[in-house]
Amino acid sequence: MSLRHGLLGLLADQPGSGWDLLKRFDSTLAFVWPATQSQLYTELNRMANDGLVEVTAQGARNRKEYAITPSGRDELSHWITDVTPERNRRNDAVLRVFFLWAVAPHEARGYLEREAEAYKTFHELLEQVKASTNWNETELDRYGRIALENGLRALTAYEDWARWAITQLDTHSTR
Amino acid sequence: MSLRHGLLGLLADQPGSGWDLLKRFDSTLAFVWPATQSQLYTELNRMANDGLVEVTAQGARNRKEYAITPSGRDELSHWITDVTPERNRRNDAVLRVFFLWAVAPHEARGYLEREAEAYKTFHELLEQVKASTNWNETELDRYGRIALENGLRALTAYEDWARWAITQLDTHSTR
DNA sequence: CTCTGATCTTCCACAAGTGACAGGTCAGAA
DNA sequence: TTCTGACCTGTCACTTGTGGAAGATCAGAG
Repeated sequence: MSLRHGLLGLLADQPGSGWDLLKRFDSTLAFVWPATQSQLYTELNRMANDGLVEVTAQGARNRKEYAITPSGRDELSHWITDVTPERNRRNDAVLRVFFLWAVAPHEARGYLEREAEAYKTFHELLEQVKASTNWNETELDRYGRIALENGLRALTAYEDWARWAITQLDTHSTR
Repeated sequence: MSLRHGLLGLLADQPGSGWDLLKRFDSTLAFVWPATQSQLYTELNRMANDGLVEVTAQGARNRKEYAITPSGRDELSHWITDVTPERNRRNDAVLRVFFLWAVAPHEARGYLEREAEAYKTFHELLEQVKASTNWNETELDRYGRIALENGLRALTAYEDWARWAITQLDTHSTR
């Protein structure tokens, strides 16, 4: 139910329509919790049904503006303080590493090099986001900065790891 | 389809029954790709259907021993070298960080402290695995060691980040 | 004024993940 | 010998995620 709480958080910061939330979502939360457009709209309807949000205005083009309800705020803080994170750790990139012995040595090396590159590229992307954002506009921005730092540090660690892994392959094959 | 390839990898290392694979799976791959027992058995049947594995022996207690087929090996190396990882990044722990402003300061701080602790505990668990395993038995072990190192480094980074985040909260609230 | 592109929502089919139940057999301990 | 626990597989209901189609309205460019 993390999508639900992601949306609640966005609405706690500021009301908005589905479309609106989709944009905000993609530029921030999607980095740690991707979701599709269809999921988002369905979830909003369900949340309205459950009384966590309410439609405060109907605009042009069938636009519905959603706002969080008190019950929604309760649910949000409950989720933060009482629900222990699931710590999802699915990682198909590292999963492949278990099986690198199944391909030719140069393929294995190539894989890790591409990994290192990918981490680097993504790291640079985040650096760019970091540089081009005003981190003091809203509370959400301020805490978004902290979340971003998590990504930066994780990616640094991952890139270092990939480079280290390459040296491991090399020393293993030459001994 | 990563579960499928995880199982292919295990079978490429050594044949085994579903039960067997479940055990091996839980002690290794599950760290980066959790799966339930029901998923595993269903997937094995599907893979047999698709000709990636075959039943090589039927033992007692309805036990079926699976082995990887040449077609399965092809699929495995194809997946490793040609399919770019999806880089799943779902992380409901970091997602909560975006919304820490929505709870009382001491709750926010408490959350990050619990996070730091959790990372530390998990890190210690991995250290234990590292110490208690013979990393030279099979190829899978050898590469498992490399994958484990990824976890160790990531968790170090995460713990450091959580501690840093706490200092950010503190400086922010006192300025 | 027409056309294009951006805004905005809903619905659907399918795949994958979760959790639980249901069933059966064998080895060895009491 | 009976019982317990380990072994072993299968199915079902439900939720979540993925991807795409469909349809409508509005703003502004040409």
